[in-house]
Amino acid sequence: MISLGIIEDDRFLRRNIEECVGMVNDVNLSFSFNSMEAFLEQIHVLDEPYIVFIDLGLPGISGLEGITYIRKQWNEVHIVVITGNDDENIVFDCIQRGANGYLLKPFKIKDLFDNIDIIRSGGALITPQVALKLFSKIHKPQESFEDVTSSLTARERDVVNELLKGLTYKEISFALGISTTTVNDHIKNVYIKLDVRSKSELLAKILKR
Amino acid sequence: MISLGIIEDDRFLRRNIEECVGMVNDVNLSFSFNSMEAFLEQIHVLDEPYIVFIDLGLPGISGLEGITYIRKQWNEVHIVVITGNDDENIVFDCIQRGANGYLLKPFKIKDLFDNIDIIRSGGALITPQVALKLFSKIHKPQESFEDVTSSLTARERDVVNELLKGLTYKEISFALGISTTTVNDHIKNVYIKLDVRSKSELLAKILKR
DNA sequence: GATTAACTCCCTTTAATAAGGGATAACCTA
DNA sequence: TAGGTTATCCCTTATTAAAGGGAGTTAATC
Repeated sequence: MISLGIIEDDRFLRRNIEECVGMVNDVNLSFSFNSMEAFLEQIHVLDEPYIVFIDLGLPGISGLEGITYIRKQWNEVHIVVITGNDDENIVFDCIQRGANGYLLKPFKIKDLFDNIDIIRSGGALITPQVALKLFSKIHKPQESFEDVTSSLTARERDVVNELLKGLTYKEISFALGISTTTVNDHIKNVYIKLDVRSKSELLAKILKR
Repeated sequence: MISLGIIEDDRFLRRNIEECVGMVNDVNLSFSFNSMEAFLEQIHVLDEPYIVFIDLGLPGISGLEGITYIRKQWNEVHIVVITGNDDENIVFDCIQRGANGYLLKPFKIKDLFDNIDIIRSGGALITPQVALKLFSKIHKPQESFEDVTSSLTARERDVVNELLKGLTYKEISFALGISTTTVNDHIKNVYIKLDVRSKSELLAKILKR
């Protein structure tokens, strides 16, 4: 027997899910709200459900923020995002905030309930199409990082790698067996090539995604 | 009609896949090697296949490095990793290097061929179990980032956010409407709380994954 | 054989950062 | 009300970083 919560502003879809819950023997409805605001008012008096279905496009507090609220409150709950938006950045955001499933509209309610078994057997709910979006999002940072440092020489990249660890010029000179002035020289060249003017600008440029 | 390549040192599994290719009408075998070394010798004279199956646990050059080689050579090919290792870091690494599928041993060869349709219809090949590993890997940095900054006050977090953009004390003081000495004060507190001694150490600590 | 690129070292100066001190006002809590 | 936290400001000093200059050594390229 598992419990299930819904946060969805589409009345038709919410009603649909509620009805399906009524038809399935081993699932019972824990709660059903049409906004995050309504949900947050009650969150402290609710028991942690097994699964929460949450819509991303809620009025007011978004479902994206909602994931963070829910994950902060409940550690074990399985959060399944329901949305028509398969933008790779949004998919990634949702998972980063702690979602365990990402279902793209339109889908059959029956299929959704069939797929709950995937969650129960220790898996994540994701369609191959959304998985591909996620993959391409994960693949991209790799490319852009290489793009950023591709214009550097091997030695300059060595210095940058030490810089990324948080070392000072003095520490880098010791680590690489060169003088601090040479470290300074390499870094000067790196700044020109990458169009930055300070260590922190460089780190921000390289480490951001 | 799609073409398919294999790089797998398990003779039995490779033979198995080859036989299945022979049985399926719209798939033909492009190449089959038992090591990356053997494959790399031929890579320049091979046509880009539609799908490559690659084992991670190859002798010599690993399949992980292999993904990078293949992706560098062919932009469109669909790379499917086959391995018994579902460590979340390795899964993430493979995808970051450009894999489009991750199949966990043991599996039925027939299922694998059935699933090729997922790739052909623009999806990624991943089991719910591996997807969950991937999700938890993506979710973790978020947690650790929040852990790192959780001990900070709202104002200190404001300053850190400006720092992450690569701004100087002077620029931050302007951006937040406070004096540079106050910026310095907040940063001093942040350094104590997060146990670092410089801006770059802080950035490295927060931005690394 | 001359040019170029990459790496190395040195000098200098100014700006930015780190870290120590102390102080005040607002707010919340015990 | 006393004590703690937060946010703000000030002063000082030593270190680090940034950016300008010049110069020598390889190794490869032309």
